[in-house]
Amino acid sequence: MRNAEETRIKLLETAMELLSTRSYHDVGVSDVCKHAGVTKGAFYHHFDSKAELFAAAARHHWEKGKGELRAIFSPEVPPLEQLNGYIELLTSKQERRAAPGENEACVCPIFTAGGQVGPEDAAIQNCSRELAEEHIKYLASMVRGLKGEGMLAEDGDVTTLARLIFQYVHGLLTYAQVFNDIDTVRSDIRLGICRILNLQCKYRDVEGETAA
Amino acid sequence: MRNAEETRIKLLETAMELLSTRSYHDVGVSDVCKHAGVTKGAFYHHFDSKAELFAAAARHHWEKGKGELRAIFSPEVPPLEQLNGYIELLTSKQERRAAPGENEACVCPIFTAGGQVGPEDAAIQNCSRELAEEHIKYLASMVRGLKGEGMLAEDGDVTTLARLIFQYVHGLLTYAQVFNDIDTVRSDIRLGICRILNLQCKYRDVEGETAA
DNA sequence: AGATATACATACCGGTTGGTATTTTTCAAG
DNA sequence: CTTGAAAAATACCAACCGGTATGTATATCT
Repeated sequence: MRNAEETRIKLLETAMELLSTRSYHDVGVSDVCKHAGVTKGAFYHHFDSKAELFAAAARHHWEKGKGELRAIFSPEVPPLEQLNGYIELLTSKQERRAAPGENEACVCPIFTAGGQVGPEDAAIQNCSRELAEEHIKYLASMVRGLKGEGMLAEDGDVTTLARLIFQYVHGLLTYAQVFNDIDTVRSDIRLGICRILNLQCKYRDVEGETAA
Repeated sequence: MRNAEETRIKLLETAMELLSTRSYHDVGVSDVCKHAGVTKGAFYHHFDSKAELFAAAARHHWEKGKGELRAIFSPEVPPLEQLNGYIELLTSKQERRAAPGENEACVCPIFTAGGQVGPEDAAIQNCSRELAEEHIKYLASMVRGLKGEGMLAEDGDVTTLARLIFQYVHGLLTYAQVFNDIDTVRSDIRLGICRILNLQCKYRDVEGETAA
């Protein structure tokens, strides 16, 4: 009866790990169990169903990453730095996942799963929506900051812009996954976001990367 | 032994139909057969595997829609009208699919499937890539036209911009699917594309829709 | 008309998958 | 220690799904 919470978390994190490189349907409960070093009995002791597992896993993953997001989008951080931090976060996450044999690029597993299941798996879809909305709120605060500093060359509704960015980023990641091309993310992400924002050109370059 | 080609096409089109509202894994061969009014034996007479069916279905769907695309992106059509035509095409396709009970929004089934299968289903992924590239070429010609007419407020590589648009559109459609919200497509698509292009504001409004 | 290839139908197989029933182990309270 | 409940292991099932084997009707060619 080792730490129950530990096994639960192990299952949650294994689920997300597998989901980041395969599709929702391709990740079986048995897979998760095997990789987590747990048997099916233990699994169904902790979760009622596969859908419940992944919904919980998505929330867990989100909560775990929230610290990073909060740090990046903290009001203390200047808006431009927030943008750079966000871009850096996304690209580095891509690289971290890169598994040689498998797909190198990966999308945001949470949101993707929402698009991979039908309306029957309401638990998954609701979770996707919920977390997407929260994600957009963070982006909106950044956009508001940029707008406040007069860095945007063109006016626009803050929430709308945040939503557009979210949409774009997700499309980009899917593109990268299909083409199994992680470099596209690196090269397109900043450009795409800056253009959607219509960030003034003078602010677009990264200053802190001259050493790279 | 009724018309073989007819049955084949029926299978192809049924496959795409089902794929537009459910995920690749959720659409079984038996499903396709049932909806097409054909038995499994007939199915496997025409196709070697499920993957082959969907790859062929995607190509068929693409070729069928190519006429529309060609008309929209014809060199005779002024660039701005091309843009409007493209947007109109996408939104109208969304509405056409809208099934009451099921998901109302749908994404481009071809490309989505590429993201729903792992690298093992190479046939599907290759097809996704191929058609995406072709799609981007059409967009690129439009971007080139807009650029040539000096309608873009900011310079940028034509192919890159086309790719960004493709990425964005796909992200938007996925978003709409997850939220089952077709209105977002209507409201965001023009804005998103125009911002990515940085189309000059004076060209952004639609002229032909004052009557609406 | 006979031979043959095409088009389709029926029935079924082998493997996988989500899920369950049951037993065993662990641990902590009494 | 005993006991009792939580935690985890074993074994298993029913359903499903892609795919196959085999049989049959229809058209075409000679």
